[in-house]
Amino acid sequence: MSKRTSLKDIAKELNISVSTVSRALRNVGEVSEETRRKVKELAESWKYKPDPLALGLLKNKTGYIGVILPDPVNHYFSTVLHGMNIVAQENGYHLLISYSYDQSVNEQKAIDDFVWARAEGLMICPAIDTIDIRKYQQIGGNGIPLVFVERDIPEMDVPAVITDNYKSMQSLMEFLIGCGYRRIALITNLEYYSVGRICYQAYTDVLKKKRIALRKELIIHGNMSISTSVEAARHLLQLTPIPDAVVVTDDCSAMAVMKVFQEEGLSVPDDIAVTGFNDEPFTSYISPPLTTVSRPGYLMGMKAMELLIETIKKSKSTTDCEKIILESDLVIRNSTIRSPERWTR
Amino acid sequence: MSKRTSLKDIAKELNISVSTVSRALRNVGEVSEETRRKVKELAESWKYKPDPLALGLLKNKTGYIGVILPDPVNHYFSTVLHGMNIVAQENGYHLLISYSYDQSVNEQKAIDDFVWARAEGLMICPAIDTIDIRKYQQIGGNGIPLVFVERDIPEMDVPAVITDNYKSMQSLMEFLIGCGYRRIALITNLEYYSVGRICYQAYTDVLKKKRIALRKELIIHGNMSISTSVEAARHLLQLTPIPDAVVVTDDCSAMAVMKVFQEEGLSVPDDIAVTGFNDEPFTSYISPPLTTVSRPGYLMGMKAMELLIETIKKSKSTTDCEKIILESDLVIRNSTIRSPERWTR
DNA sequence: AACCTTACCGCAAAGGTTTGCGGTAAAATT
DNA sequence: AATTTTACCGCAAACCTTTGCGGTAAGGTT
Repeated sequence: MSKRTSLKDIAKELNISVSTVSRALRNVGEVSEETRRKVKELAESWKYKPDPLALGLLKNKTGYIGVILPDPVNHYFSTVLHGMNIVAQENGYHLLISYSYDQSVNEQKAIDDFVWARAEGLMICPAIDTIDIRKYQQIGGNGIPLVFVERDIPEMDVPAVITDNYKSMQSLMEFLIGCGYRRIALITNLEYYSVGRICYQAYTDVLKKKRIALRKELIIHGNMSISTSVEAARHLLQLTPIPDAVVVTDDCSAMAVMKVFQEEGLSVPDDIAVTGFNDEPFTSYISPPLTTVSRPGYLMGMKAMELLIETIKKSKSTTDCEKIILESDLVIRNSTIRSPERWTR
Repeated sequence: MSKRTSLKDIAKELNISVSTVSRALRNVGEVSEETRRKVKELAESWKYKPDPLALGLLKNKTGYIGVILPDPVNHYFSTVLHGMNIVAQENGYHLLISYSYDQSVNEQKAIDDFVWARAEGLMICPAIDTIDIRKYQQIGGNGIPLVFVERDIPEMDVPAVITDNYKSMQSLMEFLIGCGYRRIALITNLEYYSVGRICYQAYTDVLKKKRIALRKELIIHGNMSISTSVEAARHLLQLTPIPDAVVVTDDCSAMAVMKVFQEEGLSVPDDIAVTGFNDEPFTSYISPPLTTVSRPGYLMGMKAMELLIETIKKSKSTTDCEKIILESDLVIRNSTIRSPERWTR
């Protein structure tokens, strides 16, 4: 049960004052060479390190960055966290982590706790059901830098790092239409702060541009869990005619949807095409390989953390309010490549 | 930039001492009803909350639990983290997280930092290359409870929550042999603190028991990355005859291995069977669905956190040293179910 | 001999909380 | 009227560090 050694311990041992020890160790103030040497030697051998709590109290700095993500069990968010962790570690910060499980109430609690614990910065992916936006302002009010990641709230003056989901979805839709697909269904999360919301926008915009009628029955809102997506897929099969393509804004759900179709005896993509979102590792391994949108989660986490730490360091909360938009790529695989002769059916 | 309100602020406003305010708020000591009421009202309206840093300094408690995992981008570890988070949250603890990336040096750094930051407990999945075990003892030396998760170090007197990997691997091997497979290859991580090490043990033990010769060329060590596993798979195809089954101790790698075989024109499982480990969600969706071992990551995280918090609360570091072993299940799917007539080939 | 530099070093406050102990007034007792 | 009790409350230390300011010697200057 080795007690931690404090300045006081060293001071007592050397019969000098605490302040002298402090100055000696930090090479500031006027301390004789003799004393400085002795202090440093003793500190070394006793493995003195300043107490982070005392330092935090004094300087109002803790070295902690609070991270709030919607879900721990999500490959994409994991890559984001990975990127954040690498950069934080490089800069000597530690990560306090909390998960909102996409519920605003949890997020609010985490924010309060982190602010109160003097986190030096907050990195948040807003919960999908967020309606009260003031909580984010309150953070700024406490002088704590905040960065949004993955989900932005445009009307807020907060830096954010996101991907160009609108553009990606646009490309995807144009690609599908270019292939010849016309009855394109959409399974997505329509809640406001969600990838799905933006995808929905792009979906309708492209259809309009291409003069394809928007059919409500082809749009299904879901929370992107496997079970609800399976249900959605079954629902789509009730329609006559069934869709010729289904865009799902999540890889896992897309995988499950595809399986429903296959179990019903349909061929993907010859009877019905399917696409996903995120390009998770398995997508190229399932059968058929999934057409999806590859997004740079790792890079996003890094960029966001760099932005946050930069803001912390210049500590001006300068409200530059950079909104960094990273590019994502359409990855075309066999789940949408229909053999030409099958178009005649 | 709203300043946080302290006891001093309330005391000054009410013209009483700080200690009285403190006592009034905590319902201890002797304070007149009148004063207590006024203090509480003001504290309420000024939203007073005790400062965690000051409290930490005083009580040597921070409400933080340090978690060190090998890898953020791993579905299984994510489910473990999820379990830990749920229980920690319920008990009012916050999670400080760090990733070793399976390198002991990172782990050591994280341990030092967390201990120094007065984390109240540590939850560690030891880095795979751990050789110096003293670092864990040092934690106990500082009076901080420690729990191992997912990977145990049996010779250490530290509580641990793990799964019965030996038994699972035993079942898997016996199942395969029962099916008729005889040239069973193994792609695994043979480093000491790894699932793979234990699987290797079970592998050899079962072969011995079943009087099947152990062939060195069928055992390939790898770090369970997709690229090295692909390489391993290619290597296995050089052998004559090729194995009739390949056990891979990771689902992602198994998926990649399977793809190599299929691209080489082999049928899984008719030409060669493949199995994985962990039962990640995609395993039932790939083609053929993967036989694998389902492990309760979420439960493991919960149990481990419960154990840790319990130890913290009784604060005796009683060295009960419980080693909790959770059961896992063999999940048999088509990647090992060979049609009877194919056994004749 | 009286004064000023110089070179060190310590005090105390600040950051915020808890807590043992001592103190003071009013009320109760003898 | 003198003493004890009761009911409150404040001081100061403790946890640990930094830092402005004041203080004390020794040595040098006039």
